[in-house]
Amino acid sequence: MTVDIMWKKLPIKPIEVSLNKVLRCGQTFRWKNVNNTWSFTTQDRIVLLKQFEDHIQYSWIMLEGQPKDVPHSQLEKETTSFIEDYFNLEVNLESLYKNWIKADLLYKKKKTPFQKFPGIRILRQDPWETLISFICSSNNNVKRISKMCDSLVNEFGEYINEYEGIKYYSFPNFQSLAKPGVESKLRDLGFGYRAKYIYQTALKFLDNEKYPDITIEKLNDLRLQDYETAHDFLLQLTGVGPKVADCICLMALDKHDIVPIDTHVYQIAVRDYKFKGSKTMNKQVYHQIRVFFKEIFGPYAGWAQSVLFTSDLGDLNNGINKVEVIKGEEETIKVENKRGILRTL
DNA sequence: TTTAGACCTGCCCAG
DNA sequence: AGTGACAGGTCTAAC
Repeated sequence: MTVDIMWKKLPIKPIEVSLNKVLRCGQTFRWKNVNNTWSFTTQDRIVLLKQFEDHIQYSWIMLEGQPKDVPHSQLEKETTSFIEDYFNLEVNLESLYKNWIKADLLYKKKKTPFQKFPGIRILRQDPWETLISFICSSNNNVKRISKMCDSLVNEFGEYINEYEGIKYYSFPNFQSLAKPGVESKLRDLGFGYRAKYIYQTALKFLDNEKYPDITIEKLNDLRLQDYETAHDFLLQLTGVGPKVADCICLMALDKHDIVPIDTHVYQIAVRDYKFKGSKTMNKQVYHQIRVFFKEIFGPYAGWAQSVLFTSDLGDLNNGINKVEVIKGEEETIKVENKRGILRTL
């Protein structure tokens, strides 16, 4: 079945959003790059994005079997609303960068990462998806996390539709991840010990008797609560420690000033900002570094941190999300790996 | 209250 | 080609 795709324009420059960076720097693990078009699923559609020098083009493919009587203009409006919300577009990134560069040059003589890597912003992702994705992230690398998230939607999500011969599924809700047998299925899919964490966390959301406080409504409501409340709530969940909780606070719950401290950021603090602290990471050092970065970069310190992190990451082409569909006599799917070698699936 | 080990998997990269 | 360390940590069990 061929679907006509109509492209619309949004006047967004790369300096405000760099799709290649933002969608591959370890905030989200679910966007696929198919023939230079970025694709993602919400609960009811595939969203498509394409970046150009002075704008971004977008389109969408609705859930298969949707009633056709919804006006095109409404679907378009819904899609733009999603994009504006998801990319936090009301935040002017360019002006934030200007302040960060000023602050950063106090520590550096050369160019700062903010001059070298424009367009990196924090996304406003769905709290449940962010929670599960970052449970997967513990002691793990971006490539495998992406693969795991892909398995998760393909195995437990709802079918949405097809694009370029690839089937797309929605991110699974807590009910589908709390079903019996999910843990061992996740083990089979290569989740390792995180299989248990995901299943247990989903169970806590399901079991209202035992955990009346743990509901999706409360999780989503954390966007309106203060940081401590959100952080404490998240720590109740299995597989969520301080680092993962902070990632969720920053990337889903509007806590823009929160800097998640991992081994990477710790290195950056010591190496580039002459942070002096103990060699081992403990709760105190964790807090110290967070405050340290917040004092340098201000209320959007978490956003600044993601630029530093990305610049330190080096190679963003982690391979898993780059797909090239070549149409011939038979459709073949080729995946470009990190070294740029194509292998046929 | 604070601090080592164990924990799954896979892929990058020295010996 | 074949091992080993390591990857945006968390949990658990003892000091």
